Amino acid sequence: MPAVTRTPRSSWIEQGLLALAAGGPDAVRIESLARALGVTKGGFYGHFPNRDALLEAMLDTWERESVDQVRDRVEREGGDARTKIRHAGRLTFSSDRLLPIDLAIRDWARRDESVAERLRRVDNRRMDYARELFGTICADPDEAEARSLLAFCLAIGNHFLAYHHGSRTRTEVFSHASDLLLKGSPGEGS
Amino acid sequence: MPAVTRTPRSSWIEQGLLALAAGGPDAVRIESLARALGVTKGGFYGHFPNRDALLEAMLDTWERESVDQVRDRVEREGGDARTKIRHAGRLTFSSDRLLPIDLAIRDWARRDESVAERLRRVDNRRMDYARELFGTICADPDEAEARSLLAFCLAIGNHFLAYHHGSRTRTEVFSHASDLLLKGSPGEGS
DNA sequence: CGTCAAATATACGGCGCCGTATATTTCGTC
DNA sequence: GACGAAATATACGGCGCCGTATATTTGACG
Repeated sequence: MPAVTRTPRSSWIEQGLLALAAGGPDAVRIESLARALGVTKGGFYGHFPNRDALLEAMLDTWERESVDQVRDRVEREGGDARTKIRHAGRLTFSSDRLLPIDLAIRDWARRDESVAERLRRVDNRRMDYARELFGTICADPDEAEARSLLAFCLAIGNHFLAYHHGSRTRTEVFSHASDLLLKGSPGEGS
Repeated sequence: MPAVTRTPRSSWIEQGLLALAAGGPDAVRIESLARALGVTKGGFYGHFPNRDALLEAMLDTWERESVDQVRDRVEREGGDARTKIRHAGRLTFSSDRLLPIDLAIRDWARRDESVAERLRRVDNRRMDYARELFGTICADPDEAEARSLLAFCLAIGNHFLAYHHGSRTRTEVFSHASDLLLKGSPGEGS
């Protein structure tokens, strides 16, 4: 009985995430997504009651991708704690897809409590994992917690900084900083 | 000859910065600022040719406040390198006024190259200062650079994270992390 | 191959904003 | 206290967006 769905729900969500990554939540405009998809907004209201529903669905998608999928992939590849930390960090914060979305949501969360709550959920789940891994590197649990915070801040803050490092590259300094965080506690050797 | 200026340029800039801090650059709307100021937009176009000019002026103000004024105050108060680092960090990233503006501009810079250039200038000037101070704490210049990066990421990233630390407070963990960064190099003692 | 409902397009009214053009108020000056 | 210029208000046309109402296309099914 139906005419095949030419622009399914998922296309709107996907295009919405692209717009979010590129221009923040204010850039997620139904008519502008429609133009990008080469259709009119006619079909949109068949999939979503309104713009807010799209934003919710976008956050659902992001949450699933950026926690469950990352964790699955890291565990499937295996390795020791250091390897897993680096791997999870790379999947989450070096991905051309996830990273810009993550950063946009992080800023968005500062202004919207419901987004903040989701971000809290996501970050908590990520940190439970990171804490567990750092616990195997560093005996003092307080220091493990501090290192986890530093690692997370480094992964994120890194993308919000603009300064130059003189003769060094950002990558070099970043890598040196990661080493500092991942080495054994003072006195334990590396 | 003139009728006294009731809503000077600076009021528009100030209100603009408030809007920026609260809602990002897209929230800086001339008519909405006018409402907040209890006037109409009539006078706006006497001070600025258009909205972009206001945004530029806002960035000028921010740049002056967040580098020159902070540096002046830190140097005037004095103290050793650790004290100065903590003081500058507090002035810049614990200020109810500067912090939200800083964070908003940081996100904005990811999408607007001219804003990014300003941010680069500001961050470079801040980091020249931080690098110099970390240089007195830590002998290896590569490690000083890495610690500076970590400190900066911690100061900023801290405000973009949402997760909980179990029994500890964020402040405790933050403070522990700062201590890790500010202690002497391994082998030098604390 | 016509039917019918789902998917999409089109058309509409409303709102908030931009920037301009034009009135009106305000206050130093004479 | 009337004048004139600066500051501000008011009024306007235009644009892009939202959400709804209505037409049109599409394709699985009988």
